[in-house]
Amino acid sequence: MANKTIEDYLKAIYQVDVDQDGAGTTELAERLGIAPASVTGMLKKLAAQDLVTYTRYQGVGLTNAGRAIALDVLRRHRLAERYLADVLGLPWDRVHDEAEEWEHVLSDDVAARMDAALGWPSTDPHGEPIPSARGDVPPLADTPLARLRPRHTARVARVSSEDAEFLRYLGSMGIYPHVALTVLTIAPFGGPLTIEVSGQCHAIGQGVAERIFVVDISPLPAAEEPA
Amino acid sequence: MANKTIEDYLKAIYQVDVDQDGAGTTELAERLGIAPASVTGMLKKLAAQDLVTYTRYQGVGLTNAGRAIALDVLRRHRLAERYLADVLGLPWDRVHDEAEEWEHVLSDDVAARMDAALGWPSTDPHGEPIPSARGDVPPLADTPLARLRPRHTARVARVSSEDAEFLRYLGSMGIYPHVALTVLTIAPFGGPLTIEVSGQCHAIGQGVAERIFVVDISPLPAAEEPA
DNA sequence: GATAATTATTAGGCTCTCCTAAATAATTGA
DNA sequence: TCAATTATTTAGGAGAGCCTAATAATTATC
Ligand SMILES: [Mn+2]
Ligand SMILES: [Mn+2]
Ligand SMILES: [Mn+2]
Ligand SMILES: [Mn+2]
Repeated sequence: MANKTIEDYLKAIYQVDVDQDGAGTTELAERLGIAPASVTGMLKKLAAQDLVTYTRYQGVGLTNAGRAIALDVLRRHRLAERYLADVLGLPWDRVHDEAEEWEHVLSDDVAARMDAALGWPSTDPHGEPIPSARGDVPPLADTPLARLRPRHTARVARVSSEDAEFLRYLGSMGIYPHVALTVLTIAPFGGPLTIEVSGQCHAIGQGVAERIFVVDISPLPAAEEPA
Repeated sequence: MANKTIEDYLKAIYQVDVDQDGAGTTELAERLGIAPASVTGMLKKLAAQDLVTYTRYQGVGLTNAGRAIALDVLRRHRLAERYLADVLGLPWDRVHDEAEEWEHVLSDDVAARMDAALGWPSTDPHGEPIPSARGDVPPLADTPLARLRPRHTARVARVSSEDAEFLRYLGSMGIYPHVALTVLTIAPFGGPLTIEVSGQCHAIGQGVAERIFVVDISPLPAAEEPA
């Protein structure tokens, strides 16, 4: 298996070009907390090992070998998070930092045993899908809460953040995966949304609503909304 | 917390001068799989950080700070082993290698949660004592099987080895902590012992018997053995 | 389409941890 | 006691992974 540094690079590259197409040096550098110059050097090294396709000034992409490792790391990371949350009772805002280390340390066998002990979960505590041991990632079928229309009710599918404070904020409103919520109003010009979560109303910013992904479960209307 | 390299050095120093008094450069080098010259260099560094007392050609010892770290690493290692064995069902010959990595990765809180989830165990799967979070190690009250007299029955307390093949060999005879066994004969001149374990007899070498630590549970004789 | 701003790369260096080979100290034993 | 052996240290060096400062390529702006 690759070493910790390489695993973190490949995972970061994967994640950057999942949520914005194309991974730039600076973006990677920020995500990894490393100077851009250092990233350039490492990308050359990864390219030499055929884990990445890299052309100067053009950005990086994963090769199949690189993607396989990235997904494997992601799998371990999310399994570890699930494990820490479900078995050891760690709150969801603390599992990420721990898993960031565990992901480099779990053997295949241990990961498989954890998977089984958990009943082969499909997502981590934040709702992110856990890649299979074969490297399959179930396609996502969710939309940002920010795109939901007023009066629609949805179930939280996942929360796209690793920021502990942010997660605690959501937790304080009772927002977790599987929880149902209803959009009451959306202020114009990027203004806040008011939502109802388990009987309580809250106003949240657009930025927050962009990071909460939901699945609409509103009863189908008799006809489309009138135009 | 110290880094992985330093943690492994301190743990090795601790273990070397637990089971042979005084830690020599070469001994440490072997245990760590590193050239003696490299160990010398690192010892100077550890001494500069006051983790170790070191005088050229004299060997090393731990300072209180160094011992505290060593015991903490040992605690995590053994808790991890117990966890891997009890919760994930990993066989006792495979837990060591995994724990060798886990020990550097577990946070205080996670270690404490594992400890609680396991019911505050006092030993690892090999019978080695788990230091407390405060750094207390219960004193050992066991003797090598090799020192037991014929016709005495004893309970296995611990097995002092990290060698997987050796552990599997013991397992094949049913030798694990808590198991009772009886010494039948001891051949002279460092010859083999015959022992009975759960109804089965086995002949084992002196070397093997030196690594199995037991507590005598023979019924007290009416008088001392006649001289 | 020239210039300015942004983004990325190269150049040169640093720290860590390890190595081998050579030198020196300590120990052993004849 | 002195020579041989063994243990340990010093010297010199390598590779990983990171950094800052300087330079080059790309992209945006007028
Ligand atoms: Mn990581
Ligand atoms: Mn997660
Ligand atoms: Mn270790
Ligand atoms: Mn053990």
